[in-house]
Amino acid sequence: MVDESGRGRPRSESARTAVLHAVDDLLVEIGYAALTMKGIAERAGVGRQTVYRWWSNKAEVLYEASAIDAGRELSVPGGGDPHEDLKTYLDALVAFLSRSHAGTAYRALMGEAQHDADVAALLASRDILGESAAAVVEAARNASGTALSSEQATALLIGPPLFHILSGRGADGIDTEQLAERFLRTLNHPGT
Amino acid sequence: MVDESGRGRPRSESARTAVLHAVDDLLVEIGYAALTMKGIAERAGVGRQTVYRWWSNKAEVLYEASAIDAGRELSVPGGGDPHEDLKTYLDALVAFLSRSHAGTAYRALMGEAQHDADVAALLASRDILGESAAAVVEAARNASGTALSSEQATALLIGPPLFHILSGRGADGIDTEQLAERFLRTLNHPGT
Amino acid sequence: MVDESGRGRPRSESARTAVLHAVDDLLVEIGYAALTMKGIAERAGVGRQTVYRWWSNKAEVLYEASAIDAGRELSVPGGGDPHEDLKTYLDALVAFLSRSHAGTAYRALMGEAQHDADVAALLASRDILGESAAAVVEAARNASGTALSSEQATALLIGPPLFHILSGRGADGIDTEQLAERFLRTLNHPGT
Amino acid sequence: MVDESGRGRPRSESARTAVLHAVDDLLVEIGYAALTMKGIAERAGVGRQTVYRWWSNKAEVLYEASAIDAGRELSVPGGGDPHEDLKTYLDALVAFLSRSHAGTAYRALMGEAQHDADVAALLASRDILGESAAAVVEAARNASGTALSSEQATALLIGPPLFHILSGRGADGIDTEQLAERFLRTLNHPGT
DNA sequence: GTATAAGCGAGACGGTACGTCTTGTCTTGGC
DNA sequence: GCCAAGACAAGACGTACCGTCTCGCTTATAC
Repeated sequence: MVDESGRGRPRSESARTAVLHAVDDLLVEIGYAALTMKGIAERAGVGRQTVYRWWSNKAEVLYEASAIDAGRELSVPGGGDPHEDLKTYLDALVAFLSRSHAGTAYRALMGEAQHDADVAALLASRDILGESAAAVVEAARNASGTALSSEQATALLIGPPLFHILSGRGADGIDTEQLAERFLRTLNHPGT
Repeated sequence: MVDESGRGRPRSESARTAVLHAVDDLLVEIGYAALTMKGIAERAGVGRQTVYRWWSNKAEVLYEASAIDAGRELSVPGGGDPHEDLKTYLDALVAFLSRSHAGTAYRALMGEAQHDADVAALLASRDILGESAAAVVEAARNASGTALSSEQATALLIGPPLFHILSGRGADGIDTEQLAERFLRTLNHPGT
Repeated sequence: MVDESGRGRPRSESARTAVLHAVDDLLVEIGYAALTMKGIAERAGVGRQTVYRWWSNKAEVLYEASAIDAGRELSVPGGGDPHEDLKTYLDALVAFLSRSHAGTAYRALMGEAQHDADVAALLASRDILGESAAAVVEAARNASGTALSSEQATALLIGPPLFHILSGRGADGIDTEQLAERFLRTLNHPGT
Repeated sequence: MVDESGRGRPRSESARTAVLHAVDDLLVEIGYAALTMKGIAERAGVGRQTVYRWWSNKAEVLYEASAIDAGRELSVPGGGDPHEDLKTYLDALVAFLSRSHAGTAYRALMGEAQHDADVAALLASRDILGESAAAVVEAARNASGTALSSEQATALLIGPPLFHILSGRGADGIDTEQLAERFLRTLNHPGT
């Protein structure tokens, strides 16, 4: 996609990883609000132009820096008992959203997306939350024969704990055991 | 804190309303991202210090400017058929979050709250979404005798459509009729 | 000219002098080529905007910082013997152009003016060299009854030593005694 | 210095001339101030390193690009009537300094030399102006038997019109006829 | 009625991030 | 080993906004 001709100095992989690591570090040390492109470049020991050459804004570089972590933290084995797998997934989701650094970045990006179309498009390009839930949701849907679409089921599963956390209530009041059980019962009910 | 002695020139109510109106107008015209304290003051024909005197940051003035609208848009009559009232409320909620100016402001504030403790405290000071749902949620809880707490029930009601909208899917795919029905069935089910 | 209305915070005189002193200091310490608006602002302990608010470019601030010195260094008493006064003036001129800090600045500005219309206009707004020579030139013209205009006479006086210095030959080879004498003889000659 | 061993690819003459032509063109099109090494290389269709390999800075390449033109424009036949030859030379000098592209480049370089020792050394390496005047000046000196050195005479001839042009007065007010006459009379006068 | 106090609009202040630009160097593959 | 291409680190550019400050003016209560 980049440098199709093969001519010119190739992209420096070390610069790329230095930037991503700098973002990770700074996110922990000073937080999202204090992140600046200038600060990232300086911390990475990289020219500012090099950052702008490969990422067009703070959101893009932050997204790339945390997407891998996010995927890893949200992936659960699956394939076992549906109820158990659901609870495991919800625990991972709650931990990610409320305690993980990658989750902090993701919440900030989701916030930014509410008033920045570029960030919204970036997040829409890959539905990290939806993807992470896909396996357990599909297993539950198949086992129940529900009429709910994947999207409806995903919203039903993720929505309640997400609202809880986004509205500042923290993760303590969330009972993933109950959430999993209610989710399954709603799916199993013939009328929906 | 403010003029306890009664001496000195009193606060100018016209300046206050001019600021709030300027915020409303600018939010529509240029959007949240382009809002600046400088721009607000200039649009209101007010000194910048006057804005800072009464609101400590952009979030506070925006919150005050949209809270009244938010409350009005989210208040539904209630007292009728529970299912019907729930659907009416959900329609109002979806319209607020996805189409209203006040809702745009609220989403932006909720986003900011994810990485700004001051904004988080501001939103926590009054749970606009939760309050708005309280009447219909309580009516449904009382009618069903559910074991779910008010908070759990509220998250169950608001979470799914909120996730849908916040993740950039828009409001079109939301079936408030089904959401209301599923919500009631979950409450009525003895096991939860 | 500035702040005609009298409203708003008045210009800070201390900031203005801090900038001019910073320019003076930096010119000596790091030289003209290394002067930057950023560096001036930092050295003066002043915001960069403050510099840009009152001077539109490096040339303007440098001009203001050195014009006073230039005028002082080039002013000679006059009123005595024409030949003596001319030599005194030429000595001052040569010292200014070849050794003084203000003269270094002036040569740099004159150089910049050759390819920057703004700087050219700035220098044209006040002909520092011409002005400084005016008194001695007029005295000589009046005493001789020459047909040469002020401008022609000024060029005749200043041109040769200026060429010498600008072309990098330094000041050592300049005999101001002879220059003064030749200048007077050219003026006194009836044919010119 | 350059490729003494004869090994490796020889210097590309076409690259060299492409650079010099690019400088000539850009000087006319965008002016000296906007000239950049990057722009020169791109215009010449040449790698930037190739420019740096043969010229160490903007001044050097500009000097080489305009020196030939400068020499040509300033060379006058000579050998005729001294007064006539002087006037011809002064006309060429004034045209060069005030209207020629090469002259524009030369004025810019002379300006740069005032605060850049490298450029000063470059210009000092070959005294283009002095050389150009040498023939007519020597002819006049020999004919007059003046006591003035070549350098003094050259400064006397070139200085006044140079000051006129460098100080932004343009070429219109210069009377080369009179300048030539005065120059000759000063040389002929026994006392100098 | 006059002193005192505080709010007001305006706008300059020091500070700092923005995204772009140019510099001179380095690193590819191709000639 | 030169060449075109183009990425690299560095750092200045001029602009924008931040939150504070300093003016003269206005509008109140308190003496």
